Amino acid sequence: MPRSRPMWNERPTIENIARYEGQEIVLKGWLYNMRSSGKLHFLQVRDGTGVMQCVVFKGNVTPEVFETAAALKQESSLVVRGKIRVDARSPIGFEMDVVDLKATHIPDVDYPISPKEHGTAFLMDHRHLWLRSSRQQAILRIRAELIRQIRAYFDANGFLLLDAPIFTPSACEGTTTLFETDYVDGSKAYLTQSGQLYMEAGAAAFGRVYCFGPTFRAEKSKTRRHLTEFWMVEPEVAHIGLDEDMDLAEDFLVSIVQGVVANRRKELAALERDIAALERVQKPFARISYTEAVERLQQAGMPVRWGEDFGGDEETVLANQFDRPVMIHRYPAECKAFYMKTDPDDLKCALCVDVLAPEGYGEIIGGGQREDDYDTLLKKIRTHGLSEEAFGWYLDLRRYGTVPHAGFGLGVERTLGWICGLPHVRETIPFPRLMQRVTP
RNA sequence: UCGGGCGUAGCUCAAUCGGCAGAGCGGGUGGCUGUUAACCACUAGGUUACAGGUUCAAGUCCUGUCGCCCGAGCCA
Repeated sequence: MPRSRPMWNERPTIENIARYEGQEIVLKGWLYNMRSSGKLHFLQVRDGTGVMQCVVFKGNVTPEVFETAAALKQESSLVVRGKIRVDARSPIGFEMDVVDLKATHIPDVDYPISPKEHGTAFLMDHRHLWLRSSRQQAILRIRAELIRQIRAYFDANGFLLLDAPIFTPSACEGTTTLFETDYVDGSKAYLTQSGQLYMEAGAAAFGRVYCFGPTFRAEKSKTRRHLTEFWMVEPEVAHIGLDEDMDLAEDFLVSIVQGVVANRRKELAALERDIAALERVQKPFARISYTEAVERLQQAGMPVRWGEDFGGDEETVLANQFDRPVMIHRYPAECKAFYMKTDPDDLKCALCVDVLAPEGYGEIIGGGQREDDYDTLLKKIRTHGLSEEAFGWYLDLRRYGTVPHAGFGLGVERTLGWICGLPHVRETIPFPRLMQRVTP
């Protein structure tokens, strides 16, 4: 039986408008902008996949349709019918000559976001509408592609997706601030800061696992690199040490960056990103020890001493010495979390690694080899003043068939901010949650 | 929590030494058959964040409050 209407996924879109050259089609969308010139209306129509100019010429339509076009306001929803034609003046190469037009809804009030300049605070107050603008669409399409590449990498390399809980009983790492929430029967739960400990259980069960989900940090950090809610992917692998962990991080980063460059070149170009800088992200990455990093910083005139953690300035100076991400390994154990394994060759250091993105975007990966010895881990838990009881299940992982294992966490928004070349992470997530903002 | 900065029309910003509250964009009306941030003419639009104070006179100076931005610490 012939269908009277196309399937939902057979409708024409601006994204693939080239298929419809010479045909008369119907497009459903919104008015992005309009210019008029006497007997002509130039409608910039967006349908979610792109923006196309639809030309309403007074001689081609009824007087009613021409009046309807004149009455349209920014972000009116509409249905246009017309013939698709090649036009060299068009940014997308095609235009529609409109023969019929219906306004589905014309707003009573003006759309707040005009095509001119606005400040970030105003745009963030209207984030639900800002998402309609082409620049935000480019960023969020690249975000979706980055996430697709991340999943594709792990799925193709024998990792099992293992979701970590959002509610957790206590701090994964004692110090950082947690969001507390009421749980049942008057008890408290905390929003997760990391799925890592659960991934360690997963690695002992499945060998290679990863989790991918939101992470919550109640730190009072109001900088361009911080969100209170962000997304993190955390792989964990049994039977590997720090060197293989770095191999994994390097291979993974090259894969996802080149995958994004290959599939979202148009969007990166729209953001005026220097794509050549991303294409340089190839193996091998420099691997320098914390000790070597301190020497490099001192040679650069930075007043750092061995034993201190690096701040943002130090990270930027180090990262700027390389044209691709750089791995800094074996930090002083005191700077790092309790579960990091001590370096047997230098007991002051931990078998950990941070990956710094180029161009001053800072740390995008933190990871390392985990402590796998029961007695050593118990001692570290006590030294850090953590609850032995709360970490009982975690200690169990060392009691039953413990093996060397390692992993890392990658922050999606910082990585995306770097890939897109954005000055602030807040545009890398649809609805950012910041210290000073939980709306819209 | 600490340091620095900001708050004027719907938006982005001016307003000199304390001396008439301004522009562009957006909106409205009219004009134009090829506009790309269209253009031209006209037009409406103000509790200068809030509360006090100094002064003949405060957007401007002082005190306090609120909000926001940038950074530090902390972190991805």
